[in-house]
Amino acid sequence: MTNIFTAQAREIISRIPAGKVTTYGIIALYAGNRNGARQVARILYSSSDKYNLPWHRVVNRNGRISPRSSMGHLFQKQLLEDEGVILGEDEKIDFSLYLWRPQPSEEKSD
DNA sequence: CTCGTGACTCCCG
DNA sequence: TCGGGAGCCACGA
Repeated sequence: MTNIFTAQAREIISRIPAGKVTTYGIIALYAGNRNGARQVARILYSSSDKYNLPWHRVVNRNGRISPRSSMGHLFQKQLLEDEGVILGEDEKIDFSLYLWRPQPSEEKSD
C-alpha cells in the first residue's frame, strides 16, 4: 500500500513490548506525521481486532488512558497492570518507567 | 468520488 | 483544573 503512515503505525504498535506503553503522538511522529495521532487512534480502533494490535499499550500524551468509555478504560488498565504496568492514583502511567519508543535498530524484519 | 467522525495534541484564558 | 477552538488526516458508509 502507498499509505506508509498506516503501515508504519501498525508496525510500530505491533512492536510495543509487554510492560511498556507509548503515545499516539509518538507513533504518529515515527509514522511520519506529528498530527497523525488521531489517525493512529483510528487505525487502532479499526485494525486492533483485525491485526491483533496491543491497543491497550497506547495511551494519550498525558500518560493516561483515553476515556472512550468507563468500562473500556478499566479494561485497558487491567490489561496494563497484568503486564506489569502499574498506574498511579490518578491512573497516570510513569513514562520514566514505562515509556517505550520505536527502535528502528531493533527491527530485523523477518 | 464526497461527507462525517474522532481512542489526539497544542494553545489561550 | 477545565473548556473552547484549530489543525490534520485515515477509515467507513
